[in-house]
Amino acid sequence: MMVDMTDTATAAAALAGVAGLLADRTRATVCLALMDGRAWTAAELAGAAGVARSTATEHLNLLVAGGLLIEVRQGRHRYVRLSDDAAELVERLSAAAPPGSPPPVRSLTTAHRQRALAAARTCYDHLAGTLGVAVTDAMTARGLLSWDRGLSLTGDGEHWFTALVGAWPPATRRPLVRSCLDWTERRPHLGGATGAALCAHAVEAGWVVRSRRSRALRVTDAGRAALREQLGLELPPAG
Amino acid sequence: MMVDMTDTATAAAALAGVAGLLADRTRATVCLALMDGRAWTAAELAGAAGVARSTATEHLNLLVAGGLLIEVRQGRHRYVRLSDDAAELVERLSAAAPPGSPPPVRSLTTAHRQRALAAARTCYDHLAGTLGVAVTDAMTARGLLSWDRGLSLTGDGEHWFTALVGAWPPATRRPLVRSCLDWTERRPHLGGATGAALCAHAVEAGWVVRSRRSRALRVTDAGRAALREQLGLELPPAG
DNA sequence: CCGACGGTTCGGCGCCGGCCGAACCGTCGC
DNA sequence: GCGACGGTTCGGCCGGCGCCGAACCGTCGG
Repeated sequence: MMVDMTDTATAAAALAGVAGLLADRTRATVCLALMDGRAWTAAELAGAAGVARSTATEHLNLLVAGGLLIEVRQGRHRYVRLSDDAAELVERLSAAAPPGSPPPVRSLTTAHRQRALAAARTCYDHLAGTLGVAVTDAMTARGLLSWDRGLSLTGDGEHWFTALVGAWPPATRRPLVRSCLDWTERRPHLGGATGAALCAHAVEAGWVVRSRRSRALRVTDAGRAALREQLGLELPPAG
Repeated sequence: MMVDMTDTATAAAALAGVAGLLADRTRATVCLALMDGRAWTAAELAGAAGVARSTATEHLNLLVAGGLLIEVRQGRHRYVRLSDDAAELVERLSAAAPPGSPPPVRSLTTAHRQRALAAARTCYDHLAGTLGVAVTDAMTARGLLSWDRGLSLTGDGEHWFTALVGAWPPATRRPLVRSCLDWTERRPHLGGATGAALCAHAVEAGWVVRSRRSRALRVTDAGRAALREQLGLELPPAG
């Protein structure tokens, strides 16, 4: 009986603990934002929730420790995404909210597959999302990128790049090419100075247009044509 | 965009609100106790959670208002049971608790069907649970109880009762028979002075034995035989 | 009528948790 | 080397929430 008491006590504590992670407006806002399936930085989430960066840090620590969020540090950024378990929990709890009508809680069939904004976006200053990965794959397939001993441009790649962009990226301490993990695709895409220059060229040449309110990009018809010509890359029509 | 902000804000508040209901140790203990599928009184839950009755009242108010608990007032008692939605939520949240090994969280396939202790028990001072309902049904089938104009004993019922128990219940203001809703069976069983006397007889005659730590009853072999003889009631063997 | 008892209300207390700003650290890109 | 920037740590403030006990209400049963 003493054993039973202890067990139910710890079970209650565990239950209250998990529920407590979502029992705060700020943390709930963070999890709801992450329901889009993407990985966000701490500062982005702080902005979305309307709190100071330091406050966001504390909340993220709790959510990560509780297993609801999965984090990956990349450079000076802390990326965080919703775990699959957490996504389901958030969905069920939202559905159980009695207020009923007011918020037509966005129910995403297993949220982590939601790709609305994930199709094409910028990652800092280079192409990311399905577009970024597709471009990187196409460059690899054409022998423009080499993955031996880390990512690098091949000779063909250097020729292709200068022919396309015109100028070589200025010599700085920033590496020319860098492999950057994409957190919706879970695969690497092209970063570094070359990636940044390529992205800038895509914008200037009208291949893509930036969204005013997010990192999302929209591929134009001209962009689709250019990518087909340059890289043999076939993108599906606008969606 | 302002609309969108507002929506996600209310959605976050709703999510945090539901989670907050389970984010307290006492409320979590209450819900875990209710996972046995039975309806408990406020005082029982206060005892189970180790808090004052007044505190339990406040928690029950919150849980009922949030739709997690369903309450029914009966006389001076406040019965409360877990809603089906809440049972599922509790189960999922418990499963998501990271501690992992310590508590082997009792996962009951859709908890509200759990009948472990529900088979036979007392309700205040009369028989309840499947046993109470079965006895009531058998008495009705034999013409001992009438449901016209409220529940009452028939002439045959009065004869049967005096022959069995020997003495008629003392004349008090307490009604002789009363229909009492059973919250595991969701059907009425026999209460009132007659029900109490019948229960007392069942205990004295050794038909059932009381549990020391709960309201549970165990039907003896002798009790099974007596019920078969008296009411033609066939109970399944001991479980 | 009465006493017993389950439940509720209310005032008050103490603690914990969310928030911020300031200082600090590490990485980035020049 | 430097400045810019994302993130973290720390101290401190504040509000809210969970708790209790005492008083009270309604029902029950004699």
